[in-house]
Amino acid sequence: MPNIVLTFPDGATKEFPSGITALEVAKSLGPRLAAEALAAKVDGRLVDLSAKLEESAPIQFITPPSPEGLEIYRHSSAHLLAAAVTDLFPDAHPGIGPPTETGFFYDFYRERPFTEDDLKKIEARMQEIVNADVPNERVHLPKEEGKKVFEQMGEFLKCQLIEEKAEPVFSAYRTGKFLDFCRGPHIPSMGRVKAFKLLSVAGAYWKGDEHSHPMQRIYGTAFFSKKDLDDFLAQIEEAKKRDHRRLGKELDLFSIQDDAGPGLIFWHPKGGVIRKEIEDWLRTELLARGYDLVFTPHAMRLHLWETSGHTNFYRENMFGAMDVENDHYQLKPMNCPGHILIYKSRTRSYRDLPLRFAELGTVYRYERSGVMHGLMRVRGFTQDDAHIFCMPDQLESEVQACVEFAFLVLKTFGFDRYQVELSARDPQHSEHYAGTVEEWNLAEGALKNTLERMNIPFKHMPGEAVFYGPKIDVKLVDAIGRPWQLTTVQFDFNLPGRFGLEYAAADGHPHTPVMVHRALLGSIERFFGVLIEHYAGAFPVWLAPVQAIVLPISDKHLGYAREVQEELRRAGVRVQLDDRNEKLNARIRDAQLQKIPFMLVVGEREAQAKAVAVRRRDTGDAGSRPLAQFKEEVRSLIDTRAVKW
RNA sequence: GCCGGCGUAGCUCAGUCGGUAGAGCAUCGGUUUCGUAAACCGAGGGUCAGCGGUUCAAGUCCGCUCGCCGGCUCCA
Repeated sequence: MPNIVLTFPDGATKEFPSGITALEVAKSLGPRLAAEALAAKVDGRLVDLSAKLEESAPIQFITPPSPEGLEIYRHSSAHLLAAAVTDLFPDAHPGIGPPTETGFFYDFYRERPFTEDDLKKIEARMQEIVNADVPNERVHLPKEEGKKVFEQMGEFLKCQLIEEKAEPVFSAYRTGKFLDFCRGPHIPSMGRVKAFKLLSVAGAYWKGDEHSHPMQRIYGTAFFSKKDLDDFLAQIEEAKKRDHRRLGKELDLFSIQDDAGPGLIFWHPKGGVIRKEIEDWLRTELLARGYDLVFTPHAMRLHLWETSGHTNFYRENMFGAMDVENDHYQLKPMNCPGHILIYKSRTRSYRDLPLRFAELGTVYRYERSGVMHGLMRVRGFTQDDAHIFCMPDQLESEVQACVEFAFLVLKTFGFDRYQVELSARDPQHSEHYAGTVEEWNLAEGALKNTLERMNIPFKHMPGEAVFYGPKIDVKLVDAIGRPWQLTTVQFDFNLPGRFGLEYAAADGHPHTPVMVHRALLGSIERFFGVLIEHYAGAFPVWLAPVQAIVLPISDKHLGYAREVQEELRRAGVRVQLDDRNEKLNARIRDAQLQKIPFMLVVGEREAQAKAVAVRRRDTGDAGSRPLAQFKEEVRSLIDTRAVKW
């Protein structure tokens, strides 16, 4: 039998007899590697340890700390789940079961739903399979014959998958009695699964199609060690504590009221202050960047939305039209048509361009009842919207300015986790898109060039563009790891044409301008939600609804306490006085729970020295200092919009 | 919209087998005047989400509606 040569990641090479398994190779390198390895990567392909190696190739072993290893491990954990479920519930038919960012799930078709109790039983059965170290065996089946095997087992969903996806000879994995149509690879045996937990049951649709079978999805997670699992579970608990819906109530920032309707936000005074600070900052920056501030009506004639194409392309997201004097009016789901009407209100010259119309525009969109989520997904929200009307050769610099602006937003509000995506058209289906190929090439090129020139890593998302143009999206990642889209910069090849927009060019002829639609914060509501979770309610001083609170030791010191409050108030600090008949400790506790940045304890000593004893919400007692000095300190934190101090 | 869970005082929650409503915090009144995370005493507060049904009797059982939560689908 001929020998093969395997090349290891460090460049070393070694000869082995052809047909040796990856596991045997691992063993030859060391028992520890053999015990730890989960799979192997041969010639760039992930394979099982049981794979027979018959050709010379580079080889690498996948071991626990690696992300690839974790993915395989969790995929196998999903099989572990399915093996337990099919064992306990013969009426449950497995669908698909992939690993996810944070764990895995498996979808089952079953008449009766799974209960919390069922989850416990399933977990126990999973543990038994782990304890028995049941092997994961890869088998190869010819398509028709293999399909029959699954048919005999009654697994009609698997048959459907095989029909659609299987190669002429496909692979399947056997774990005890459970057989799954699966590409693999998998860990050699279930004894390798060290720490797992089932988290929840939820509804899903077969293949994500809401007209298809309803499925029951069991979510779980798996880690290489008990400690990692415990850390993850603790992190979920932590995330719950900073859930903006909970903090919104605790800190009295906003509410959603049954009497008013779902998805409609009431900004309470404390949330209102934060919104005002955000908006003030934003307007200052907009003006500094050559934007004009405009305001447009909330409801406009329906025919306007017919012209814009919204009644065709956006109908399912719009509230129903209202009847007004034999006409129909539409609550606006977007601000663009309004801005376009301002553009159209007079003739425009190339000398006017670019025109940048910005509006904190409140829009209303119909969202299906199950999708609302606190501030993150609502039916009425305010976009920090703007439409830039420009000439084609101004595109790149305008886009760059938008992206720079977006990054200033991130920096100003202290965000560090984000993802940038460039959504382009699907070149296979140019019929799905408005505009010419030249326009698209120009626009996509402008977006791509801008990101590259700015050295911003981004994900290319072909086919994700909207029908009227490509876009750049910036997503922020919240406390529970969910990404939320905020910034969007998109081209629009549709509306300028539909509305017949023109400008007089240098050649004296009318030309159609290019339109850029952009929102940086996206929606003020969603942005606020992300902000709350990001800071867990402990806002930077410039945003904190109450920046300092004066706590007199007893009411003998009320007079001085009022002086302190008055002086700080005159300096523009949002300062409260807690003169309640409560012990100092109790008032400190309440101030801490309200996450007020500074507590100013004043008693005899402070009154004598015109001082305040400062307690910071994060590090506690910070000692006494002259009131004038403290005033300077807070002022500077506010003026510099310090995120950390 | 779909699947599942849930809805009791302003908030967080208890309420057994169907027998007529309870705690802590908050609020209000009083006492206490206090040096860095909860003083003490007392009082008020409920259409048990809404509507209908079963029953001698419903917070509890059944149906419908509304809303919330976890997902799916769709999105800023």
